[in-house]
Amino acid sequence: MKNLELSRMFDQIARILKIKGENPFKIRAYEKIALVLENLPIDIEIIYQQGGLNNIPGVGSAIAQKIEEFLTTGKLEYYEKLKETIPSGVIELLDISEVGPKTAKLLYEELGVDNMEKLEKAVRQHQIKDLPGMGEKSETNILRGIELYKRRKERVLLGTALPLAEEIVESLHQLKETDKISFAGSLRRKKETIGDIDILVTSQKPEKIMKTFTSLPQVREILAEGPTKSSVITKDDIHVDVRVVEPISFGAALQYFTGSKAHNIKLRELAIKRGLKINEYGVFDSKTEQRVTGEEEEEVYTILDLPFIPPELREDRGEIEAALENKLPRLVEYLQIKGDLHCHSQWSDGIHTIKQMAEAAKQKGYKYIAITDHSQSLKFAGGLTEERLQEQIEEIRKLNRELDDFTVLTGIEVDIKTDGSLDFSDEILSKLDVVIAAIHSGFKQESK
DNA sequence: GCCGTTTTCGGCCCGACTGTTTTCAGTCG
Ligand SMILES: Nc1nc2c(ncn2[C@H]2C[C@H](O)[C@@H](COP(=O)(O)OP(=O)(O)OP(=O)(O)O)O2)c(=O)[nH]1
Ligand SMILES: [Mg+2]
Ligand SMILES: [Mg+2]
Repeated sequence: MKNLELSRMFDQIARILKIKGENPFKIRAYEKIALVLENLPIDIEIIYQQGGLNNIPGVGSAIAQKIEEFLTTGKLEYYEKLKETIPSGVIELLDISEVGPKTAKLLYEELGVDNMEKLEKAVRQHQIKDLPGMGEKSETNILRGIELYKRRKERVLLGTALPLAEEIVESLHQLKETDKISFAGSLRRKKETIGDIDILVTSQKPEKIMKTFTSLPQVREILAEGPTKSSVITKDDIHVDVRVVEPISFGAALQYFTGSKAHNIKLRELAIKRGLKINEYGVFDSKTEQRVTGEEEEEVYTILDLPFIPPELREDRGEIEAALENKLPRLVEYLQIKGDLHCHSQWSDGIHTIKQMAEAAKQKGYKYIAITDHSQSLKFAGGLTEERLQEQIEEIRKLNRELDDFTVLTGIEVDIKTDGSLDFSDEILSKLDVVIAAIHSGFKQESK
């Protein structure tokens, strides 16, 4: 699957064009397609083979051609040429916070700085503070930026960030000056990984909220602190952004801060066409500048004649177009989940009895579960022998007679052995309701 | 470079914080 490779390439193209001072809208187009490809749930190669490239939002004829060239030749001539024009180390300077394309270009052209080590040296030798637009503060900021870069984290899993996010929300929630508080950004959109923690607060006393936020014990470094927006780095190197607005702007601010960026841009463009202007403070009439709405998030969509778009869909992957036609997909909700077809019990490496599992599942509103313990090859996980499996089937039969309005299905997670065969014969497997086949060893075998 | 229920050309989101600036550019959300 080449999605990520293509995504990275388009992102690099965007970064090079930025340093070269190219048309910002062209750059945005490359940034956008990089993001789309990073998050595309389908193999781009398959989309290409089915002739569907142009159906991807953000793909036009130029980018479609580039994707095709890369998929068929393994290279992109345009990118290869572009790369020649700027040393890769200069592009990497953009990863330092507070260093953008203008600064990177300046440093490269004036001082020949083409990697981070050279930059650090130049700063320490006080070479940069006399460059135009630079000063004393620039020195300490760049050094801090390099330090932060060295400690930087990749995106973290939603579940990893959640406890910290909840802690911070809890701390701010306790303030009497806090009116409403909500997760925002990718955290609220429930992306699998998040780049930072975004939190929205409404209050009439923003200074108090900000002071508390930036003085939290979890905070290691304050990146910026203003009356409506502050950013910090926590002791475990997670970036946290807090925005505070007045209660009357809660809806508009939540819409803005939930994003995604691409979703916001498309929504705001739609608003412009309808004679409206959207920002984080509300929706305004373009002509009169009068505020039209913005206290509730849903109103921002309603005023555009759109149904409410759930945060999980706000990635500009076609959801606004779908909303315009009232064809938004219905998201699966917890209450709609009726069963679980992969459960382990005490019989192998699980920690509860089958009966306990069934009762817990019933409690959750499920109608069925399948018990799929490990098979005999997985000795360390208490894998079931043929005899044990037979006993388990009997036990499940008995249990089902006791249970009301709930079914336990028989099953196995049968091991795929290193020679490719299964741990049980087809005859045994055919007795079961559910069979999961899984590889547990031999991961380093040749692909032949 | 993308896109179109006003457009196939000419638009393209909008604002906060910082530092160096003498009025705003750069960077970021
Ligand atoms: N209108 C507008 N909103 C933006 C822009 N950049 C960011 N936002 C809004 C939407 C984002 O979801 C929200 C938070 O910004 P982040 O940089 O934290 O992005 P997000 O949380 O979506 O992704 P992340 O996982 O942090 O990389 O701020 C922008 O350029 N324009
Ligand atoms: Mg974020
Ligand atoms: Mg953020």
